[in-house]
Amino acid sequence: MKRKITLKQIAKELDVSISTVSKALSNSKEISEDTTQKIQAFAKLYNYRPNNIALSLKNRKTKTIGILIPEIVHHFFSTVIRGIELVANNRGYNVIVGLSNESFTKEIINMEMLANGSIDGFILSISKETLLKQDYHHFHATINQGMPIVLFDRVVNEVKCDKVVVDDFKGSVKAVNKLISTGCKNIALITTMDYVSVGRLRTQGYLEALQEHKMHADSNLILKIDDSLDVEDQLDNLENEVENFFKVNKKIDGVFAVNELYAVTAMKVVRKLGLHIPNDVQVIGFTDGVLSKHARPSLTTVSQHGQKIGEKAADLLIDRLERDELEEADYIEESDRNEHFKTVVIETALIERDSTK
Amino acid sequence: MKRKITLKQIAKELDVSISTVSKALSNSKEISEDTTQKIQAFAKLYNYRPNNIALSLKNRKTKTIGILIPEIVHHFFSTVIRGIELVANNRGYNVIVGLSNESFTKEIINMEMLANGSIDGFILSISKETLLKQDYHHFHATINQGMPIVLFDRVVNEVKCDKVVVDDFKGSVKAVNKLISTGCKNIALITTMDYVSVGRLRTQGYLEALQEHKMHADSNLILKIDDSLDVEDQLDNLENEVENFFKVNKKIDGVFAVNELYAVTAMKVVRKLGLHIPNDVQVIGFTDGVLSKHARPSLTTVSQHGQKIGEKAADLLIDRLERDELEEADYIEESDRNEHFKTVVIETALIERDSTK
DNA sequence: TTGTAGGCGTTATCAT
DNA sequence: ATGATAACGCCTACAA
Repeated sequence: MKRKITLKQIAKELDVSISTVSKALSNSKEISEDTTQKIQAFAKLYNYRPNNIALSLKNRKTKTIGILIPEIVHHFFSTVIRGIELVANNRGYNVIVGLSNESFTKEIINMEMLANGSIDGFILSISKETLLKQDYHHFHATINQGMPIVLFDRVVNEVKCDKVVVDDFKGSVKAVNKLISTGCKNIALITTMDYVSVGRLRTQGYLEALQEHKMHADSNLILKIDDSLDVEDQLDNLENEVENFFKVNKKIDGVFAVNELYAVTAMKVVRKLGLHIPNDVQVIGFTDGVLSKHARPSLTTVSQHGQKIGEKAADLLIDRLERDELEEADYIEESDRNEHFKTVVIETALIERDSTK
Repeated sequence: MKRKITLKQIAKELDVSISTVSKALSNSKEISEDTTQKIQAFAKLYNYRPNNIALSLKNRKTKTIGILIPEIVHHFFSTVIRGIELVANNRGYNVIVGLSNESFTKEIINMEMLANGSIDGFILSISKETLLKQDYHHFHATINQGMPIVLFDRVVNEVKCDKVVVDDFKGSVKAVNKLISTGCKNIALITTMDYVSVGRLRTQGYLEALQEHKMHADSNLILKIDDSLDVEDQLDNLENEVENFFKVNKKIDGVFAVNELYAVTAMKVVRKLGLHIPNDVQVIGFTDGVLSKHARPSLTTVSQHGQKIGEKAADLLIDRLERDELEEADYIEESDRNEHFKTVVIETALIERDSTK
């Protein structure tokens, strides 16, 4: 078991100086043909690779991106990671992943761990608890230290940084329009509590679509699920809640759910009540996950393009990192670079399957 | 935008030496009460945190674990990551994720990137292409450099390291026994090509269960799917293949599928052919994913406990890392430590749902 | 009680 | 053409 070889060892073996080795390996023309050959051969033989950590320390940058998400066992977040990883790797970056598990404290701890030199910048989606507390000081602190952040999906105006979101509002309008155009008169909305930004926006889209068609928005038809402490075991709970909702509102003939789980649960309940999908009740869900394709009937969804979100977020972050690097040299006014942050909107698409007519 | 503060800067500001600051911050009793107070107050004010990279370089260890998996958009792998992250964080480690995307080359590139100092050890599951090529030199190289590896799920005898697997064989026996005991006479197996170790083991379990019950193993009842280049779009293809299989073998009354997708597809096809589940055909799938719970009827599965696998793998790796550290000091014979590697077997559980009687 | 110096592995600048 | 030195940020054995 021989440890990885270093410049120093090569230098000693070949009886030259460390800097000669370093130069030879980077093909510097300062070094003679002969020694270069010799050194490169030796290095290859021993499979020399420069130590990333030493390079990071020297260059004051790590070439790695920190991802911080609320939960990884979640199709949407997985696809985002895949997108990030894809472009990060292509552009020479690594990816380090932290999970907040929807907890404010864990979010902070994780950020602190990573912010101390391990990464060059963050791509993150805010935990529910943080959104609830509306305490964003850790994001401000990180940004103030000169570490860029890109927020995705669950974003917040208070944090000044680049953002990538899907068109929650328009996507919801699209979905509800579809339900209206196929004859639904009483469209229910199953959503989360308002503090999750995407929940709020999707609710607004729902209301907007109704209004456009001069349909009355009946608050009884809106079910807000409190999943602030959502655990797997709460599945039954969810089903009961949805079932009660449907029993009280028997006239429902269309459902728009802000996520896949709610949509699938609604379908399950509807069937249990002896109704037919899509003839009696049509269902559309936001989020295009695995369940949608394989549900019976397959679920019409508003696709979020998670991978695209990830790719875009990574591009935004790396662009900024490399721009900052240039500007560091050229001494550009801070105000000139920190002011204009982009918010990229990824278009949603309505994927029509069998839960709608 | 003020950069993160360093010991050096604190030292200059307070007009003391760097080492004094360092000692004061670690509460060394070498330093006087007064200066300690002063320094700690200042450090707190400026929110001083030691730079991880510098620590890594100095200590020659990074306190981060490299995870390398074939695919992240996959419930099983996500749960494994969650498990790893859980114990890693508890034990003071970070987690850096690489995706091989089932490609041999990408696996190698990723390993090289990470092995050059970025991490202390690997937890990985081998890509399909690598299994097909049976070329494991990159694993050997990594291990030889003194970087420990823990293999999970898709493991291979040729690589000498700690391993975490589920009891594929026994789990399959359990599943097929269940089918037999509920009256199935012609049990089909839907599996992958043999080079994926888990596929092979699950097939063996299937055969064993049949044999135990003196049932004839009909090779016509075994469908091997070649998913070496499995892409999402091949879904239709899969469905067709399974459909043909069922059309040719009309007597099938039980199905054991080595993964969730195959199981769900089988259910879809069975229904399409006008048969009832579980009355006409019973189905069991290996892997406990999201689909199983929400499928209709819900799918009986052999649960893999992905999170537990991840937790165990992380514990094994960190145990070894910390043991190595001790032994480095005590100069223990290499042979003494490298010889005995553990293979931990996580027990599977049969989760009975509605696709079986 | 405080400070100096060396080293972790690398590269860049400046001698020789 | 080659080598010595400093620096990235931190820690620690050893001096003062």
